[in-house]
Amino acid sequence: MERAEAPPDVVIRRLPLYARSLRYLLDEGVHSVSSQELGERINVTAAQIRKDLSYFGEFGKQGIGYDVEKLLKHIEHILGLTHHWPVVVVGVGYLGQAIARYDGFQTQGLRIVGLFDSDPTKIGQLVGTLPIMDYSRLHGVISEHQARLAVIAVPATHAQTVADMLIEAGIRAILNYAPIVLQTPDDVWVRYIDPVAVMHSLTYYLTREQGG
Amino acid sequence: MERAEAPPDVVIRRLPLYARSLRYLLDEGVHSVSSQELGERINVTAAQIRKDLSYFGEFGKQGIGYDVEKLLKHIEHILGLTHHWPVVVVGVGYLGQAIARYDGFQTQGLRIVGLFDSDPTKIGQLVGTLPIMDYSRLHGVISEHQARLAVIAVPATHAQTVADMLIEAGIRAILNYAPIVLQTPDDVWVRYIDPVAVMHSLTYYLTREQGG
DNA sequence: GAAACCTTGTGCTACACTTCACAAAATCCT
DNA sequence: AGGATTTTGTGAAGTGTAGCACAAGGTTTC
Repeated sequence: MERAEAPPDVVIRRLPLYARSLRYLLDEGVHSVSSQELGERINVTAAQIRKDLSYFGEFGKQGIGYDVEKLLKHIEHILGLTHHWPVVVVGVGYLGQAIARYDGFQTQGLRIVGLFDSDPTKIGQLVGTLPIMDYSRLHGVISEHQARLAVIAVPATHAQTVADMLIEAGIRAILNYAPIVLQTPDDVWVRYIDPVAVMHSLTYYLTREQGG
Repeated sequence: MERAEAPPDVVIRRLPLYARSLRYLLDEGVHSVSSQELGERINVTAAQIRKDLSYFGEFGKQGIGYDVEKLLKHIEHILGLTHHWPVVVVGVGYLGQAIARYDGFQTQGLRIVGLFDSDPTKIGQLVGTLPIMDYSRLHGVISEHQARLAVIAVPATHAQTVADMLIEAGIRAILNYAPIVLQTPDDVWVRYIDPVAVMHSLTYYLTREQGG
């Protein structure tokens, strides 16, 4: 076993995909799965799945494969999904609303505990059951719920300021939808979702396919 | 120069970030930038930027750096952003609407030419200036506009069916927001945006920070 | 105009990740 | 019961990516 070395980040990013696929299998009533079968569903090689899992232990049976439910439980435990994580969302435009209303967030171990916006006309409005709040309440809500996770869905011009506030208030990991790279301390995790950048990487390949 | 080898995909994915940063610099009135300065803005090493660009040519001046406007033009040309790309969006829930209304899409070389949904009660409704259409019109709109790019924002249960229809209709690159891995032919590009998976990779690290 | 300075482009090295391939262990089949 | 079959976990090999470090070429300064 390789427990001595910390698993690389690429491995950590794949674990949620494994977990999701296992959930689908469970819903389908499948009880056992091989790395081969699992891999075909998510376009990952069997060897990679086995190697990834080997960072955390031995979960399979030779000749058989993996017990779907058990492996799922293991991965969820590894990811810390044994309890719900409080999350605050800053920026309640169309995107922020889509996030706040998305079921997948609420049902997969993430509980949105606060919605914030700088627009005074929005304050107090309800999105589902949650009211939109003023930035002045950020610190209070974050410490009350001990939230460490935040989503930024404000315009690029405000994202850095918002990030600074969040970190000041105790946030330690940020999912940033704003099209800008945030400057943050080393002990804060930041991930980006940037659909336009993704689309632009696709236009690169499409350009070449057509003989451009 | 290394033009003989095709640039790796990681490099292609970074190009849009360089482009965006250069646009911001241009807005700020900066005319010249070194790989060092550019790198600090987007948390990439100077060497990596230079190496990435070297796949496509020599755009800088020794002792000086890069002309912001020229380099931006070059990168946009490489990415194929010299014209607007028609895009269809399938699934007009909260997320699809957020995408359709997002300015960044329309202003950065992407033009949404069709919105589609399976819900009969939505058909005909306008999102901005675009009407929501029935799937029966997918093929027509895609060939009329020669669209090759699509965004999938439907529930996971329908995503594969939608992908099949899109590919059948001529789509060659898909940005998929549905939490499922799509099975597609080798000549179709698929990229994923999966906020829940990203959040789950973050909970992994947060779990460990607290001495878990 | 020459010395000091700056920054690119790139060969080379180092590191990281993926895949291969096989012993070990479990089941299936007759 | 034992041989055939399946599939895991993992060292070792292979591949791909990032960073170093420096020659080359340009600018600034006096």
